[in-house]
Amino acid sequence: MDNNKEVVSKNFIERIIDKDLEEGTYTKVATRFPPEPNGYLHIGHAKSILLNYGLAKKYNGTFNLRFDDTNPTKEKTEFVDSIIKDVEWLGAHYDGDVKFASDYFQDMYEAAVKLIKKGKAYVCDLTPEQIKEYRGTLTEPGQNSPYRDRSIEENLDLFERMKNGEFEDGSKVLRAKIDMASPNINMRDPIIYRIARMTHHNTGDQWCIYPMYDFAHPIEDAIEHITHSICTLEFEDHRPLYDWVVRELEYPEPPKQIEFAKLYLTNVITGKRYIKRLVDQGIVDGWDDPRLVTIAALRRRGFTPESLKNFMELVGVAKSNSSVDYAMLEYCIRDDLKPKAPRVMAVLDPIKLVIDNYPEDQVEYLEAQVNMENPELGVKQIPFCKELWIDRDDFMEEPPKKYFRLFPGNEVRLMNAYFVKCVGFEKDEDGKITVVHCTYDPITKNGTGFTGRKVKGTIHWVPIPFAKKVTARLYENLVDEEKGVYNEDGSVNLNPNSLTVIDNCYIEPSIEEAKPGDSFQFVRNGYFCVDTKDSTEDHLVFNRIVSLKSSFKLPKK
RNA sequence: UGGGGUAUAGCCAAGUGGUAAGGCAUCAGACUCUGAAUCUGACAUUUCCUUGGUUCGAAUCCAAGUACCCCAGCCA
Repeated sequence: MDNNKEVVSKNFIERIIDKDLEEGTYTKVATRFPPEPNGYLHIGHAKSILLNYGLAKKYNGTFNLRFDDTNPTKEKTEFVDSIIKDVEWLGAHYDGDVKFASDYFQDMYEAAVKLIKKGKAYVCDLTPEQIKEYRGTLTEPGQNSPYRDRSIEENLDLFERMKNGEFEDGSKVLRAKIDMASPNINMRDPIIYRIARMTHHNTGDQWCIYPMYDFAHPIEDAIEHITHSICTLEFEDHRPLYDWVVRELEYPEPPKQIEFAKLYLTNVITGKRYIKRLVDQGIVDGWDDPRLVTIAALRRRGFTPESLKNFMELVGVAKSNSSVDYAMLEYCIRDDLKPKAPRVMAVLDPIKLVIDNYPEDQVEYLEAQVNMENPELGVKQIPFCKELWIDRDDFMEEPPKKYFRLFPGNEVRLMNAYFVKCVGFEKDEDGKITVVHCTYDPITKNGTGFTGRKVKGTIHWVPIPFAKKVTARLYENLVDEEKGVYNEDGSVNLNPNSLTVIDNCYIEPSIEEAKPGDSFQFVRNGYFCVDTKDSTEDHLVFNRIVSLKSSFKLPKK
């Protein structure tokens, strides 16, 4: 199918891998996705997951899912579960079991002992405030800790007693002995172990000392024989420390860290703390509110894993901070759903259309394709009768130029049915259109091959007696596009129209068997997904995933 | 002169000394039983952040600048 797919140029990471393979630095590729289980995953994580998984797949390598759970104060099993679910939903198949950094605590402890024995680590008694002072500033070097030159024996003893719980939380730390004058602050004798009496979600109360990220992460990678440890840009400064750890610990074939730019989307709130705030303040309806870009929300809204995968490929991987236009994501989901989603007629803002010359009690069933672009989806029968719902904007009393739809005297096609000609309309006392009257021409029936004349417009409709009433939710940007995403104080500029709920939406009866999670294209209105949370057996709630593009704009008055 | 990064179109992004890929968006036209989709075309050439330099030739190399991002958690 895709055999004429163009050759996509390689990204910089693939180039690095090619070189490593060619030079024999590594003989295979092993990647991993290492989230801390402290929250829900969002679209930015999806980039990392798909990148790491994609590279493993491309190079016939392996891909691990590993929880970086070295700080029990923030981590919860709840998040472990949701992360596993999201990774699997994205279709990133991890090799072997789910891994936990906490499963390696013993190895890390032994690694720390090894550093002490090499004279490369020491126990420091400075208080947090003192450590900060001794660290210096961005422009001034730090000073050596007075505990820096303790003997190896003393360090060994102290560290063991730290492990045994003989000291208060925070009273001592283990530090790597590197260089307090380094221009890179991460190298100024970084803390590698701290004391914290916390119950860990995985290891319980087995440990009261926990390794720090900078020490733990390279060890985790090395233990799992990861080759390319891919992380985001803000860790570039940590790379020298990463390399120091794997070097001092003398791992054969040590992993290497590679950094790439995070994904940002225009007019979208990424960033856990902002999302958390919206959830906590009840501004959104939970972590999976369809206006959010958490993976749970995207799934609920109706995005498909394929669309996200394709999106990430289009976006690419590079090292410059950038913000991708949300329109690109919309394009991807439309493109994916185009052949998959059944196309149904739906009326979001109904007005009545009466076909004056159609027999009062007659009902006929018209055959229509489920998806015109994909015959494999088959055909359906749609009932047709005298009274129909049509969309309010498909009729105008006084049409502007180039308006192709219904107006007095104009003929249009009712999709899948007949040509109808507008012969009149009714208004209420406010001047609002209530009913449009038409006549139909029987010889123009769908499927008869009628070519006698053509019409410019085709409108969609729903038979009133058979229409299924549902709720449709339309989403706009959560943030105010004009004002930008964030205020100076860090608050979010919310768009008050981010959610519109339409309760009297009518759909053709062919959606009878629709189940939560199913997606449809509502003709001319966009792609909708049956909500998995709020739909009930006798009432469906649809989330609009994305609207269709429209090149027709009513002239402004 | 703290260190580390990044600058190519409205937005992403290739390009690694041989004369600026591709996608999204936008605009025009064709077609159309969705004003969608599809198709065709347009869209960086006093041009690749700026200014100098090297070269037959520079987005690519050199020099000096400029702008933006990240770093001083016992977070990851």
